Amino acid sequence: MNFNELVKQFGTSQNYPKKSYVFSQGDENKYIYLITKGVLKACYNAEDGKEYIKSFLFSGDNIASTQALNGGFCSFSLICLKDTNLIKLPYQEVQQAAAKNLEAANSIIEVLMSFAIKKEQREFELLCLSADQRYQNLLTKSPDISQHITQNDIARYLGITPVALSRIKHK
Amino acid sequence: MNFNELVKQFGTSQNYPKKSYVFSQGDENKYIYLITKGVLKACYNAEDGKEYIKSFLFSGDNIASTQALNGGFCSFSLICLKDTNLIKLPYQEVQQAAAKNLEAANSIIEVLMSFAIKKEQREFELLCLSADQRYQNLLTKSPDISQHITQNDIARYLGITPVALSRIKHK
DNA sequence: TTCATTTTTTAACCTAGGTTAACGATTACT
DNA sequence: AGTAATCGTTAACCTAGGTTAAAAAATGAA
Repeated sequence: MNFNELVKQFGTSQNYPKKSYVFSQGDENKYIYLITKGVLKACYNAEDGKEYIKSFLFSGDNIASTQALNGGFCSFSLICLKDTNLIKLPYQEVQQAAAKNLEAANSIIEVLMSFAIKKEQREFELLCLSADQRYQNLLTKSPDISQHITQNDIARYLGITPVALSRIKHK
Repeated sequence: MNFNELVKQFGTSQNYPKKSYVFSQGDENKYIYLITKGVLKACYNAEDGKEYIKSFLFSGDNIASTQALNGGFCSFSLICLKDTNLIKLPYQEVQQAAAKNLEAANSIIEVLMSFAIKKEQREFELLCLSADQRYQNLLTKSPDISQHITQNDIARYLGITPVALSRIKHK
């Protein structure tokens, strides 16, 4: 029982139109989502009314609010930027599978480990790099990002305003 | 075989004097470290010669470079701020235990999950909060931090210069 | 205690990026 | 095609935080 088999057995496919919310900041939501089609953004809506983008999700990626999985509330919202198809996997089933089945547990370790590596890299970039360097990095890693994502959203992912990103590009 | 038992069976205790390095950025290092005594900082040495602090570690915390565990190099250095005692746990043993033993695998899932939650919070703070807000947050979460950590290091953890932190405090 | 080192504060000046607003350029909708 | 909405750019102005340097305070070692 590896992760793919878990998904097949317990996952349910669901379509979301562009602009729809998969979940909202503050919700309870104990699901892991696997993107099979479309583009999404995971974003924080700060108290000052501003939006900050945690990450973009593409086909093949997976996402969940770790805080919500562990009894808390979603710390961010998940919004479709294009028409999207997701597989929704109840975390409870995953936990039960991990508790009973060695292969399942190890495939979850793998998923968590690759998540940890991604988050470490993001932390590094936010802590150590300038906005300009973060932008160059993003372009290197995802050269075609601007075909899917607006510049406004890219700016909010980099932690700057759209105006500032426009200036960086001009330079 | 839970995590504590793993530590007892495969871990080796080791003392490090103040200012010593447990590992350096760029090293290979496939160990998980558990802090039993002391205080450490995990920090990046950027190309521009500046130091940025990823996290502080206290008794009871654990740390490893996830990138180094997975065949890469340490993306940061681990330095003792006080005389420190660590338990050094070979990741290979942990992996083998997880591959064979259900309880071990699940206790590792737990460790990774709490790590993921911490990293998500840090990402949120770096992306969405101002330096001032990050400082207030830190004081709330660790009111006695300045008894263990210099203001210079706190500033480098917040992502600002010591001068800027002094100004924020004065305000 | 004394001397040396490190830490913290303060000041003056500079720069990256935020804010607001206006104006085209796109895109989406009917 | 025509209208509305969103997106990207530019400009003018402002602010948080960086830089450098010097002095004061705290810490550590002999």
